[in-house]
Amino acid sequence: MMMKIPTPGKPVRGSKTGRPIMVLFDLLGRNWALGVIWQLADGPATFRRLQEKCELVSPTVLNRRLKELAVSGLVEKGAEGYQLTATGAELAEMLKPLGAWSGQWAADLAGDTAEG
Amino acid sequence: MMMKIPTPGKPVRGSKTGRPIMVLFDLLGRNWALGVIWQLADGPATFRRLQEKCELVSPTVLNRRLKELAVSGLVEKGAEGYQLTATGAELAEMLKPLGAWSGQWAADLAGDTAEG
DNA sequence: ATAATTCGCTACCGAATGAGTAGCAAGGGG
DNA sequence: CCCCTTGCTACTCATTCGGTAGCGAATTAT
Repeated sequence: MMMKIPTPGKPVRGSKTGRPIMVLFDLLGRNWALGVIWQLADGPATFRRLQEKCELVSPTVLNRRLKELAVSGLVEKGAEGYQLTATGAELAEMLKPLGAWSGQWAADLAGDTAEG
Repeated sequence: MMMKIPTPGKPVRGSKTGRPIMVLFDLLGRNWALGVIWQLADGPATFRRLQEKCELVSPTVLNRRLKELAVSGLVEKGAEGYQLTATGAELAEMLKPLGAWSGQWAADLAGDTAEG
């Protein structure tokens, strides 16, 4: 089972330098990585519950993302299932503004295409 | 040439509901999408210049990302090459904190694994 | 004017990643 | 014991990625 997981300081998919920001972007730039963090910001969730919250993402992908996020220290397993670590919660906090922003973005985009 | 580009309001790769935040995450959850936005935050860049800034990402991928970001209204072509739109700049602004944070994250992670 | 270089971009192909279904081992309840 | 839920892996097939090669247009050099 080949599992390349982005780690700061060494080359990763798409980043030969290992610059932290690029490693982070590589980690987050995978399907459902951001979504999982977003959903876990609501609180801990079991595997299957998380699957439901992520629009029934396949267990394969969910499990891969969870493993990656775990070794990256953003997610951990607790009594109530998967949850964000303190570090992961910090990250989630920084993503919060995207929620409102995306709504506006979607509205603008819909308006533009409707008018164009 | 099949090019599925995330659009708010309709199902996309990984999101059946089309919720704006999920569409955004789908768009950003692609290789180098975040990286391109990050680099363009420094200012406009030509195609090849941008390629260099993104650690020599292949033109195929760069072009794909640019097209997606363009129809999503985050990037546009100007006199000086590619640049962020006003909307794109807003997004980039929200990503800024990740720069400093990722440095700390990388340091913590290195410390943990070194001790472990 | 011609040659050489640079630039933006596309075609192509092997390799990795994705989604999706099926299903198994472990634990709890009746 | 049987049945259900839970966490997760195996397998298959479609999509996407990464990289090289290279084309037409513009720019620079001679």
